[in-house]
Parts: sequence; structure tokens; C-alpha cells
Amino acid sequence: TCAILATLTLGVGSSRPTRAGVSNSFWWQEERYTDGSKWRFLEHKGPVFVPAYEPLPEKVKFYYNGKPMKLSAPAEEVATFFAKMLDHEYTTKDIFRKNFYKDWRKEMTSEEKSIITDLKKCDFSEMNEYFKAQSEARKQMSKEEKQKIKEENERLLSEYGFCIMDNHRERIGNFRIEPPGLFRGRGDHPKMGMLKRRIRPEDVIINCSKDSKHPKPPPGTKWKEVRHDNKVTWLASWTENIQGSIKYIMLNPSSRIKGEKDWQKYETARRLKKCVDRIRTQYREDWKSKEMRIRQRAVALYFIDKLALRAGNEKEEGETADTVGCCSLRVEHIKLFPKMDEQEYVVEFDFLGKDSIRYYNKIPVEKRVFKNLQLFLENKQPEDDLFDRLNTSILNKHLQELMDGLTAKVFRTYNASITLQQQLKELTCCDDSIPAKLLSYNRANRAVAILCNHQRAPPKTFEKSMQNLQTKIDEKQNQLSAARKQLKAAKANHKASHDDKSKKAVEVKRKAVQRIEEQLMKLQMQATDREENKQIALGTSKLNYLDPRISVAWCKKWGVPIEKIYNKTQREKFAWAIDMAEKDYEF
DNA sequence: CTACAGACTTGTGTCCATTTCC
DNA sequence: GGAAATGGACACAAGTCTGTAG
Repeated sequence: TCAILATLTLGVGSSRPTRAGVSNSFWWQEERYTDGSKWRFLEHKGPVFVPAYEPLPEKVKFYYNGKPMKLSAPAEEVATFFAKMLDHEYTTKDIFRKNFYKDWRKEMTSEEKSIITDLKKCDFSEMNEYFKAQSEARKQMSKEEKQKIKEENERLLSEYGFCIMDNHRERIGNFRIEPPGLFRGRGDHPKMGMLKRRIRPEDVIINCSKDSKHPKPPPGTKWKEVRHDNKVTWLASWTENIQGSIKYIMLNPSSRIKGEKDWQKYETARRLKKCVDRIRTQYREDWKSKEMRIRQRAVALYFIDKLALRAGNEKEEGETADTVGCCSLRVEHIKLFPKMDEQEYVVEFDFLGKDSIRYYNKIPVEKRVFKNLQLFLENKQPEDDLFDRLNTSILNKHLQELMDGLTAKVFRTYNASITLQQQLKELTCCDDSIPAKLLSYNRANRAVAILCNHQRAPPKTFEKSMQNLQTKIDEKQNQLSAARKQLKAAKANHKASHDDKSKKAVEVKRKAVQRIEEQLMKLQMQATDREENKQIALGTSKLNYLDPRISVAWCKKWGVPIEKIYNKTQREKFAWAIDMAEKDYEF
């Protein structure tokens, strides 16, 4: 930070009440804006654009109906997008093909349109092979060539990858404009295959402060607009053509603007901790309400609290994949079982959530919840809303009344963080080794990931890598017994001779045994951890739901180096927490 | 209330560099 | 030395939530 601040050439405008000019000030030691403004000074170079399309070499041909056909540059470019994806399952899907074909035709000349009338008769395979060869060639490049590319990337990063916001030089998150290509939605997306068009400077709005050096558009082009809105955090934006939504260029998570917000998020969750009992009592009471909308609200909130479900905004039908959250659950997504196995009042959830990830869970609920659900289901079709008198806006308005700043997602943050803290308390044994403590940490993290339904497909190489690890463990075990034998022999030898040399030998062997024991244990911990982690992804919860101060405090308390928990990027993002949290921090 | 724009967070998949393995 | 495994960085899609207009 010192170096960074020293090089600042801020104009006026650094009247943000900070320790401006103090070289080692961290943003979390500074005062915050109270008027809703996000910055006073903002200077950057604008985004990096995708290079213009380079037509294919003459020899690489596209064939229609078996005959080579030279395409116009615009049509060829879009064709290459498809050709690059030939190995992907996407290109076999009807919707993908239909959407692609429709958008491709828009790029064709009228002559091309008249010739190309059937996608099935299009042969992109030569193009596909060309791109494969290209990427192969890239892998085969010499060290020098690779180094050159690396340096060019670093140059681009240093020029465009940073901005100055108030008194800090900050890393920009995504300073590159998204390249054109074919849209790949997740799940069953109705728009998959559509052409994502090329973004030009004329599409881009720049946001910076008036008194900054404005970014220059590439030669011969203009920005759509240059504005100076310090109530928002983005540096540039454009409207994307698939959903018509706005894309932004914003700062890296290590930045003040993101860090402050993140910190604030956890403070809100901590305030929920103080009143969550009251809120729980209230919604249980509301299960008995005379009003349907209140009962629905109370049951939905119970699910959000107990199961960490997302809020579930309404979505425009046909625009996106059919996924739901709590408030948008439909009748077809739950099943009620008055009795199941040993349990009473079991609800089975089965639906596609965010990113079309399946949520499947069977949970026993209170009788009153169960009876309410039966009531909500009465006279409804499978595709009807379960909570027909509720949406996220109603729910959040209610939550706002219960606590300032409370929204549905705060429950996810709160429950995730409190679970981590409880699990850490429960699982950590003070005289465990560091690897054992790390296993406990990962187990606590895992409990959260399971709660939040952060699944992953088991890695393709999972079984094999488990086997490899087991082999290592077996080898280590053999080593250990060998070392133990040697120790025994050394002891016997020492007993016989009683000299210094043999005594030393015993010590050496003892150390060796100890070392191997440690290594073995470490491997065993690793194996357990990996096995338990087969279908669980820890990253998302670690990055977005767990108050980092809990982890930092845990590390300090047990003498675990922070690097064992957070990698470099994560340490940058959580620098505020690493600096602030002491070993007695309580979420 | 509904619809929509806008801003920001959360989430997965993929690419790529580094490490590990043989 | 090269191939395979691994983990981090990045891309960008898909959510949440707020505000505003009608």
C-alpha cells in the first residue's frame, strides 16, 4: 500500500474524510461515506476490446451440401463460433441449433441465405480441425514465445487492470469486454445458441469522475456516453443482447468498495443473530394466523431459515431456464408424507435451483407446518404456485419491518456463518496436530456447503486419485514398519554396547519413525478429507457466506497458519478480516 | 400492485499455470 | 522430460434486491 499511495497523483477531490496522504492507511481504518456516494475520485483507462475478426486462411473451407463455399466475413465469423463447439454436446441440441441457425442467417448475405437453407447440410469439420490444430500449436510454442505472451498480458493488466478510486490504486475485476460468441445458458435454457454480439466502444458507457483523466476510446471510435455518477461503483457498462441486461466492469474483491460491502453484509447477519429467536417465535406464531398470506409467509420464512433456501424471485417465462427458489416453489416441487419410515410429517423437496442445480431433501417438519402445506396444496395443479399469496417483495418488506436491513438472503449468510462457528467449536480438539485441525476445519466448512446445497459433480478422475493416495498410504505404512524395525534393532544394539554412537543411532531412528508417523497421518487426513468432499464444493460458501473473521480467529486461537485456510486471492479479499479479528472473535 | 431497469452478489464451469507423478 | 493431476484465476451466467413509473 505504501508504494501505491505514494505514486498517487490525485487531483482535488480527495476530501473524503480519510487519512489522505498517510501512506499506510487501510481502507478499513478509514471513515465511510454516509451520504450514499461511493467515491469522490475515479480514474481508469476504460475496458480492453476484443481484436477484430481475422478471416480464416483460404485453405480452411466450409462445405455446404458437400461443396466448398466461401463465406462472407460476418457469416464466417459466426460459423467459426459454431465450429469451435462441434465437440460439445450443445451443438446436438435442437434448441441450440435452431437459435444458432436463426441468428447466423441474419449475418449472411442474401446470396448466402438463398444457398444455405439447412443446417444439417453444413459441414464445419475442417474449420473445427483448424482450431484444434491452432490450440495444439499454442501448446507447442517455445518457452520464449510463451514468455512473450505472458509479458504482453502483464502489460495489459498493468495498463488497464487498475484504477484509482479515491486514495487507492485498486485492481479491476474484469477489465476485458466479453468476446462475441454463442450464448451457453445453463440447464434447459431457451436461448442457448443465440449469437452474443460483438461489443463496440459505441455500446459502452464510461463512468469516472469529472476531474479525472477520461479514458480514450480506441482510435476512430466514440464511447456511447461518459458519465460521472458517484452513486454507483461501476467503471463501464454495456447492454448485452441476449437478455437485454446490463453488464458492468467493477472492482476486484480486494478493493475497498467491495470489501466494505462484504464486511457490512456480515454485520447485518450478526444483527440477525441478536434477534433471530424473536423472529423464529414470531413465524411459528404466524403459522396459526387466520390470514392465508401470513401463514404462507411464515412457512416460507421457516424454509428459508431452516433449509437456507434462496428467496426465489419470479422470472419471465420462456426467457430463462425453469428454476425456482422458496417463494416461487410450485406444487410439483414438494411431496408430503404423513409418515415415512420412522418419521412423521416428512416433506420431500425436489426442484431445480440456481444454475439448474437440483435440490433434493427430505425433512421432517412440525405438524403445524405440515398441515399448512396440505392446506396450500388444496385444489391446485402441479404447475401452480405453492405460495400463491406470496412473493419475494412481500416477504422482504415483512423482513424489513422485523429488522433494519433484513432480507431473505441474510438468513443464508447468518445460518452459514453460525454453523461454521458452532462446528469449529465442536470439532476442534486442542491437542490435535495441524493436519487434524485442518480436517476439522474442512468438516465444519462441509457442514455449511451441505446446508447451502453447494454440490459438485465428482471429478472425473476421482476414483483414480483416491487410489493413488491409498497407494501412497500403503507405501508409507511399509516405510513405517521398516523404520520401527530399525529402531528396535538400534535399541537392542545400544543395550548391548552402551556406547555413545549407538545411543545417537537410537535417537536418529526414533526421529525417523516419528517423522514417518506424521507423514502417514497427514496422508490419512488428506484421504478422509478428499473422500468426504467427493460431491461437495467448499469454495462458494467460503467466499460468500462465511464471515472470514470466524476463520481468522480460529487460526489465531489454534496456531494454524492462515495460508492453510485461505490462498493468496482469498487473503487479499479478506485482508480486512485478517487484520481485524483477534482469537476471541465471536460472530 | 405490476413491470421493468439497474446495480450488485453469488455460482458453476473452464482454462491455464503449477505441481506431482512416472 | 513429459504427462497427468491439481488448484487458482477468470469468464460470465444467474441470482437477489432496490427503486421508480404507471
